[in-house]
Amino acid sequence: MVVKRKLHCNGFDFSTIPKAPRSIRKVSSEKDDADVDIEITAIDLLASLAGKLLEETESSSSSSTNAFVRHHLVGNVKQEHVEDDVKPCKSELSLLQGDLASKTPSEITSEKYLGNDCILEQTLVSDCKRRALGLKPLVGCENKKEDCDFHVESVGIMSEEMGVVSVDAGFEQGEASVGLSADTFISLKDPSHLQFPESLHLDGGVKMPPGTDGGSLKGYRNHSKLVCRDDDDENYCKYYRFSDRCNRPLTRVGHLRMKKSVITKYGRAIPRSKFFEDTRRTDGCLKSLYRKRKLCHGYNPWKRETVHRKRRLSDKGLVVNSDGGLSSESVTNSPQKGESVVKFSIKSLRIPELFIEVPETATVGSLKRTVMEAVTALLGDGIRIGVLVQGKKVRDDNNTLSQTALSCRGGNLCNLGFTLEPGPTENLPAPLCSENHVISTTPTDSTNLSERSAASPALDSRIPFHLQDADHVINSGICVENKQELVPYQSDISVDEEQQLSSDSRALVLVSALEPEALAIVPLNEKPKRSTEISQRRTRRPFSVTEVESLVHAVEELGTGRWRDVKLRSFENASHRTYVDLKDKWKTLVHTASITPQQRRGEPVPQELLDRVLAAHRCWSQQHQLKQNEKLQGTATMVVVESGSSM
DNA sequence: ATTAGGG
DNA sequence: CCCTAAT
Repeated sequence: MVVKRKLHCNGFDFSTIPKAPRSIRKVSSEKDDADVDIEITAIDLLASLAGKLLEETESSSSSSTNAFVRHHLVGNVKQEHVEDDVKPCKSELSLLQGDLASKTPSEITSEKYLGNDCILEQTLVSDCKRRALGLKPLVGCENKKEDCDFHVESVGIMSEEMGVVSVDAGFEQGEASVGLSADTFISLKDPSHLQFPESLHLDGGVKMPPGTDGGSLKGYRNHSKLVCRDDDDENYCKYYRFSDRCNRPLTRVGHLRMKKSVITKYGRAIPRSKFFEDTRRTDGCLKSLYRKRKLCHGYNPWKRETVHRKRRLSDKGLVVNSDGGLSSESVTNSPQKGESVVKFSIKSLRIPELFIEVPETATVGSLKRTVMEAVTALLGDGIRIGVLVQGKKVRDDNNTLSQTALSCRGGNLCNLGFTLEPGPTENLPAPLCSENHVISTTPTDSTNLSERSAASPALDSRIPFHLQDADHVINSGICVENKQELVPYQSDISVDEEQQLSSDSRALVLVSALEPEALAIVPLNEKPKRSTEISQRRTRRPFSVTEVESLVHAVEELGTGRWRDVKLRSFENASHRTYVDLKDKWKTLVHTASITPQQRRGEPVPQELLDRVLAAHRCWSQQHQLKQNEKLQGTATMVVVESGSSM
């Protein structure tokens, strides 16, 4: 289908703004052409808007090379949508509301950038609001001229020399919802270097301006997501399989998104053919899949889960905004059950409880790493889902949605939100020791159990982050300081079963997506297994010197080979340390102790401890040797006795 | 569930 | 850290 657009905005001819390349997209089927149009149009609108904003920015802040612009717009797009191949589709965009505010360069310091949310402050135009404005859907309005909803959620420009214009926009047509986000790179010192179209984000991938190194922009990139509720499988494939087919390297996205952390942490590229070869053989068994992880080179299963999860959502439905609100409402009746079904997808999940402490002297890089660690730790320890209705946490998992005022007619769907929360275990670092005889080298150590427990947080103060109780943060509204959102990669996890909603945190059990059958709706009551946990390699948590000390001490007493006892004695409250971990750590300790200090890596372990490791190792090896000999002796004598008695 | 050892 | 085999 050929679509022609013409956009006007306050006299600004948007058609003069170069358009983003669309070759990335593949129009696969006629059936989805309507959706394609939606996407293209929305992207164009974005591009146009960004251009317009840039223009305004240039004039309004010409004196300053830095500008922070918060632009809040609501647009009303008139669009003529024609199904015919030749007929044009015209769009008119009028800005209803604009608010330009610039800040001085000094206001845009890295501290502010990091500490506050001065990059982007989203003003979400809720769907309810938009509907209140009388905006009508477009899908299905063949040969008709109808109003189409377009809204810009936020626009921000910031940085020193390189500017980034971020535009978040939603575009709604009936039950279809297109969320768009684009980052535009400009040189504020030389506005002529506008490179908007090349940096437009498509399909969730990242396209950098020509000749731009991704790394150099890292710090400035903040927002890049594109959610197109185009229910074409092909498009989803493109969306998520960028790593092998579309060649859109994720690692170039330098912002804090779970997808990045997960992928850069353990994810490596896997040959597509290899992957499918593996998955074919796995026979639907999750465990098998993850067993093959090595072969898969750390292929991140989240991606696949997301893909297939999305695939299940063949109906256009509700979209949960990044603030947890629903941006599009669509309630349909289940054809099978004749029951009311709530359908929606989750665009992103908020992690409100990430609390990060870093010293003032910390570098930006270390801060990034810290946040990265915090996020990966959150994932590694397991997450649960919190359900919010009108900002309030819904605690009773047994209530039905209607009971929770979440019925389709209740209209409360606009206020449905989800949060990612730390798993039920170890929200805070646990005390290392639970018994009084452990750890004796630290000066502050007390031999008293209760004091030890009380002192343990201090022990762990080196751990730079705490995953605080989400409820606390949410209810007390403390997230003021760090409003910047962490958008998890699986931002498109969708839950479209009422049952799923009403169940507990397992509501987000992800489909393994190994087989086509996996696309079928999975009743949640099945297995409480959290595939996210299975799939995810545990976060690496290097042992601290304190922990090593504790371990050495325990092994000195208990010996090697009694890891369960070591665990119970010294690491009972450190739920992230299994006895296998302790055993492994001892193994590496022995190895570390036997190599030269130059060969060692990571946080240096005091030589004194290593000496003790070696000593204990020798000692207990000897013991084992003796025992073995005893055993052999015993069996030998038994054999002798037996043979003697049988004589 | 634990332990031991290879990867 | 993960995985497996053997207890």
